[in-house]
Amino acid sequence: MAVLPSSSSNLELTISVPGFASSPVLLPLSSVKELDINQVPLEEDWMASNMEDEEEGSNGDPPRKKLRLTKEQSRLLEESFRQNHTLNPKQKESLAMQLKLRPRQVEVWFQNRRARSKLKQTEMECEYLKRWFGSLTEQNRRLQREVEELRAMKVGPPTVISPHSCEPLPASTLSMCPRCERVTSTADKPPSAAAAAAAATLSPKVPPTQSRQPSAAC
DNA sequence: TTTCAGTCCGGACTTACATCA
DNA sequence: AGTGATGTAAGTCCGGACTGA
Repeated sequence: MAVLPSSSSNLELTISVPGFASSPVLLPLSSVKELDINQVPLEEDWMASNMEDEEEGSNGDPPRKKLRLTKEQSRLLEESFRQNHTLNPKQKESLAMQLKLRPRQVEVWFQNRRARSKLKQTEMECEYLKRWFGSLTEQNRRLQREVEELRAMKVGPPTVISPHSCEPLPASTLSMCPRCERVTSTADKPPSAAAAAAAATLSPKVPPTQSRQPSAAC
C-alpha cells in the first residue's frame, strides 16, 4: 500500500519484542520466576520430554503447558526475523538447533511474528487514515465557511485557495489551463524542496487515489 | 501436454495458558 | 483471593504452489 508512512522494515522497530512488551528495562520478580521456569526447557532432558509430548497426548489429554521463550531465545529469533521474515527448511532446522527448540516451534514463532507484524502495520495504517480523514474534514469545513462568506458578499472577485499555500489567491493571477481545465496561478509556485519536506512531516501523505500529479502541462 | 492426487507451506482464525493490574 | 485484560505459543482449517504419476 502506497500510503504507508514507512516501510515494513521501519515498522519492525516499533513492534514489541515477545517477553519485553511490558517490562522494558528491569524484570519484575515474576519475570525472574518465569525465567527460572524457562531454564528447564534448555536442559537436554526437557528437550527429550518435550519431543515426546508432541507425539503422545492420546490417552487422557494432559493439560497443555505453555512454553515461555527465554530472553536469549527471543533475541535470536528477533535477530533472525529482521534478516528474513520467512525461513527455508535448512534455516529453520539450524535455528532450532541453535535455540534448542523443535523446528515446529521456530516455525510457529515466525508465523505468529509475521501475524503480529502485520497487525501492527494495519493499526498504523488505520491511525494514519484517521488522521487523514480528520484533516480532510477540517479542510472541508474551511471551504464551506468560505463558500458561505462568498455567498454573503453576493458579488466579489472569485478567489481560489492555493493547494500549496492554502492561501486565497487574487483572481488577477489566475488562468485556466486549456488542457486539464484547471485553474492555475502564476503566484502559486510549487513549494521548495525544503518546504515540501517540512510539509511531508507535518501533514499526512496523500492516499494513492489522490496522489496523482497534475499533467506536465500544468 | 494436460489432469489429478498428494504434499508442503503460509495465512487467518481460534484456543489455552501465563501474567499482570 | 478472585477477576478481567493482555500477550503469546500452539492448534486447526483452508487455499495456493509444487511435484510426480
